Formats: sequence, C-alpha cells, structure tokens
Amino acid sequence: MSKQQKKLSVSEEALKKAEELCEVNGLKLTKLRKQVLKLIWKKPGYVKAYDLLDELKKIDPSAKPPTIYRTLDFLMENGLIHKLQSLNAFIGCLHPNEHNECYFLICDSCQKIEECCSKKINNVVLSTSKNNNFIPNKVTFEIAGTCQSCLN
Amino acid sequence: MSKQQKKLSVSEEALKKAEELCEVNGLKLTKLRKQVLKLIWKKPGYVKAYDLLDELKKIDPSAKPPTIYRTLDFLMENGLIHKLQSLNAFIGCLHPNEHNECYFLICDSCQKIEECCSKKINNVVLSTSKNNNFIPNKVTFEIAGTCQSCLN
DNA sequence: AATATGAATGTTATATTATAACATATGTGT
DNA sequence: ACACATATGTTATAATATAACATTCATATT
Repeated sequence: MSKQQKKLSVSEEALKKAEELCEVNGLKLTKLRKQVLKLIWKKPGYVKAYDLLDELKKIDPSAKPPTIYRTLDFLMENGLIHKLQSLNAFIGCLHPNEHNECYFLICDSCQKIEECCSKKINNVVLSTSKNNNFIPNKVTFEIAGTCQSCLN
Repeated sequence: MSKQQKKLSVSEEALKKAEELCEVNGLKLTKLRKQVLKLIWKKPGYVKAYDLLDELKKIDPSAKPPTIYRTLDFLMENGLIHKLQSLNAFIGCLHPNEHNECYFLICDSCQKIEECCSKKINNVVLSTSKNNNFIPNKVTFEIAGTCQSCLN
C-alpha cells in the first residue's frame, strides 16, 4: 500500500474496472446494474439470484425476478460476472476483458471460490475441439472440492 | 460385426454394462431404474428430467417428479449417467466405471453430445488443484459450440 | 411361516430457479 | 416535438428440484 494512494478493496477495484470497461465499450452501466454488481461483490463467495433479489428489494422494493435476471444477463454478456453452472449461482469476475478460458475451484464446505485462468486449459479446449472438429463457444469448467483452509 | 454374434447397439451395450456393473457392485438395478436408464438411452443426445418423466408416465402413470429425480440420483451416484450442468440435462455414460475425468462437447444446434475422456484434463485438474492446495472432488467440464456436421 | 429391518417407491406439497409477454419509462438523435 | 431503441416495470407462469412422510418390497433371521 503506497503512502499517497489508499488501496482499493477487491470489490472497489472490480467496480472501477467495470465502469471503465463500460465507458470504453459504450455500454450503459445504469444505476440498477451498478447496484446489482455492488451487491454481488458485497457478498464473499458466490450469490444466488433470489438472495440477490432479496438484497435489492431492500433498496428498491419494486424489484422482481426479471429485474435480477435481466441485470445478471447484462453483466454476464459483458463479462463482468460469471455463472457457476453447478451451483446455479453467480460471482463477480476478477479480470473482466482479459479473458481467456477460466475455471473455478469451489469449496464445498466454505463456499469460497477461486477463479483461475490458465493457458493449459485454453490449450486443452483448443486441442480437443480441433480433434473433434468442434468449434467451441462457451466453456464451463468447475471443480468442486475442499479448499486449503477447510482441510484441518 | 462377427458372423456368430449380433452387434449390440450403443444403447444395448450400455444397458448390459450397467447390469454387469450393478451385479458386481451389489447394486440393485430395479425395474424402475432399468426403465429410466433405457429411456435415457433411447433418446439421442441429452434428456431433460421432466421429458423423462413424461416418457415414464406412459409406462407408469403414477410416476411423479421424485420418482425421476431419485432414480437419476441413483444412476448418477453409480456413474451410469452424467448431468450436464450447463443444460440441466442428463445423458447416459459411455464407459461407466472406467472413469477418469471426462468432459462434454455440446452442440448448440443439434443437441448432440460428445463425451471425451483425456489424461490431459486429468492432469490439468490435478496440477491446478495442487497449486491451490485444493482437494478436488467433482469436476464439471462442458464445452458448448458447434459440431462438425452442423458447420455447413 | 412370522417377524424385523432397511431399502425402494409412492404421494403430497412446496421450494427454487428462470422466462414469456406485454406495458411503461427513459435517453438520444433528428 | 417526435421517433426510435433500449431499459425497466409488471403480471403471470414455466421449468427444475426437494422435503417430508406413508407404504411397499426384498431379504435375512428366527
């Protein structure tokens, strides 16, 4: 941490990145979208759509399922969050825009998620796709198990 | 195909394997479970739980959601089928028991699935788990895209 | 054969996750 | 002011999945 500049939290960092990215790409990070993204980052680990809806209702009582799902769709389409398919849950993306394939280590006991990117994964996807004459579009790669700190 | 022995279809083969595997492991492949497994193999590509339920109802009108989900649980626990997490769908396993990690190529346009096993995947899972001090338990790896025959 | 036991199945109800369809508002350019 | 597209509001319902408890069935033992 420098003396000049207060260090941003991961969450603040992510929101800043999101704003920049939307700015650059001409995307509208509306009030609603920003609120939802904030709520996603506020919770450690992953978050479920209806829990998010409950949180959002505290700010905006008129929020309803489509409010959340549409917003999640926007955030996903633009790489700001990921959906964890094996959990039906959502999580903020650590490095929007920089994306090669990434995957998730999901701790079954503490709900913490590690987002990883790796060339190896990318290579496996590309090579096996090639072997099968398959054009990959969307990769889902999630490893559930037990994390370091839950092992003792 | 030999002259002596009629070649079994993939589906017949799978059912035979399932029976053998249950025999060996002391698992009860009951009438219901066999019926459901048959229905899963009957459909090309993947199958959704409630479609399966509709099919089952034609045989057993008293079937209800728990009937299907319990049976799917049994079949999954014992490696006879897989769940495709990104589709909420199910598919028969081509090689029950032989399992190292496997993954799926899912064609978005024709719904056909290619099940692949590969040491590479296994290695990636093991090495990245190790790097993160993570004990992997269940791997979900699904690649959606376009298959060979849908490209023209 | 009678009985005990656990596993499997039946049954009712409800929880959870997600979308369709249409109405209204809001921002932007002309 | 108007047209247009995009975003949001609203109502209803679809699709996916499980909890909880009752009954049946297989089998092992007496």
